[in-house]
Amino acid sequence: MVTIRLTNSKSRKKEDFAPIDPANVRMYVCGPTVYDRAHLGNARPVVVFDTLFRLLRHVYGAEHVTYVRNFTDVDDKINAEALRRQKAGSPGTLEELIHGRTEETIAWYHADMDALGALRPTFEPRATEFIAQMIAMTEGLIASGHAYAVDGHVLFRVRSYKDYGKLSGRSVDDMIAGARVEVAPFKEDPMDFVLWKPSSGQEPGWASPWGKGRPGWHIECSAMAHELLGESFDIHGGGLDLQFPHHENEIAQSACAHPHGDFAHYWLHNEMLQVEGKKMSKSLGNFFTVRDLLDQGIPGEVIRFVLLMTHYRSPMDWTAEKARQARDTLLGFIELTRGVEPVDPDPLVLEALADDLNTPAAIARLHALRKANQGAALLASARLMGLLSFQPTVSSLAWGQHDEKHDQLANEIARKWAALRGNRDFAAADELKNLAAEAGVELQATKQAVGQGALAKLKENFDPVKLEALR
RNA sequence: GGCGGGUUGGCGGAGAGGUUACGCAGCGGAUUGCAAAUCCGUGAAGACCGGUUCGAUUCCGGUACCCGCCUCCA
Repeated sequence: MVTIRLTNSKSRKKEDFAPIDPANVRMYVCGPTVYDRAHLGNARPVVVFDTLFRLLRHVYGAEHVTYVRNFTDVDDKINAEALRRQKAGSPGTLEELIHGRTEETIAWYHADMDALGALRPTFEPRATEFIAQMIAMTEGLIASGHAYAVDGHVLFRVRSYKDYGKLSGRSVDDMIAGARVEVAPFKEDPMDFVLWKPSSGQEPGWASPWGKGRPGWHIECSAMAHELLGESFDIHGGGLDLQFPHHENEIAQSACAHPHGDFAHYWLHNEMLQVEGKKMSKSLGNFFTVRDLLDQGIPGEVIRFVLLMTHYRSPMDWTAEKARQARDTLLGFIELTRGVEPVDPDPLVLEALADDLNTPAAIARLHALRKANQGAALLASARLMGLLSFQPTVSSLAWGQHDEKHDQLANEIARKWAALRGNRDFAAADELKNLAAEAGVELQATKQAVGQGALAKLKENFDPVKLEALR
């Protein structure tokens, strides 16, 4: 069996991966807060951990891997959006508007991540479905002296957990020294964080021993991970920005609530994403969602490929040039693998992925397979990485709008063009070629018999009406 | 201020203490009605300064610059 090696943030070292139970490998990844469309930065961990999920399924068997990714559907931003809608005149109670907003966002999220070729996790729990477990866990933490209730708030006593700060390499004293922590008057210690907080007025809330309120963000993940994966599980993933405080707090809560378990054995963090060399932000005007890119005609597969071109632990930059390169590369792969039946993935691709998910090295190997004309191995290897799962019937550049009818039409024109060239009627051939170009179809001569000596490529912006007219 | 990460050829981007990364672009050639595509070949790197070593881009120290987190943004 292949040995997977992963860089564990806990030890800051690359370690051999040894699951607690090879018959049930368990992974938890922090999912989105569902208040709006997922932006490109959200897509990176999704694609990274999807690739890991696929690798684990390949190595341990698809039915022996459990992957949990939550939806945080309790949040101020969701409430704010619902309130905004109510003020704008939307019908329904605030609660209904909140529910509507989260349902809508989850549907968007699924559609967008599906487009990136990400498999659905085994479980996608919603925070609101596990409130009882969060309350129970919070009660337990109070009983064991790790938390305290004040004025409807429950706070975790950070000083009660000696290893606090270990994951992110911070000491509590250092943090307080340079801190800009706002100290609420009811806190015993500035570092203490909220497990439960009161809900005021219309805000969504649940009955609890401390009055109507809602859970703190960190306890959500701890409770859901415990409920679905147990006291100890294998991998916990997320973006590097979550390492502190979110993951640190998760560890503290879970370790104190379940002293016999040891929570996650391997912590994985993906680096952040930039756009054209700068942090993606609304103020810089370089903020965009996955849906924006899909709507521009960039296939989800191309977005996925770009994300995999950089190792997950390096910061990565999204550029239009990379998208162009990724598209051209994938087209080359598609041409070689069309009509081919996949065999086993290439051992060197597997080896690269097993080496701390070295996707750039895996892609380099994909290039080598293409060069060696190993279409079957290329297809299988690409699919292991979540690529080439769908194949256009012609070398269509228009992944998004591609359809059978226009592919057929493009092929027909290619044959016509090949026939004219065969008759050495170059004036007519050139004219057809120019007309085709205007319709958004690029005609190319080929040596192979594909399209009988010619290949038609549908561009992203092809014009169906003009194409039809070429018949 | 505290903590962490990074700096590789024109661009993107890996691994390895000594042997070709790879891709894109460039250049040369083959092929071609013209193109495109394809194929073959090819130049090009390791922020800076020291140290360890027979030998460092790879290890250690320092400097500069960049980035992230410390604020419920992945």
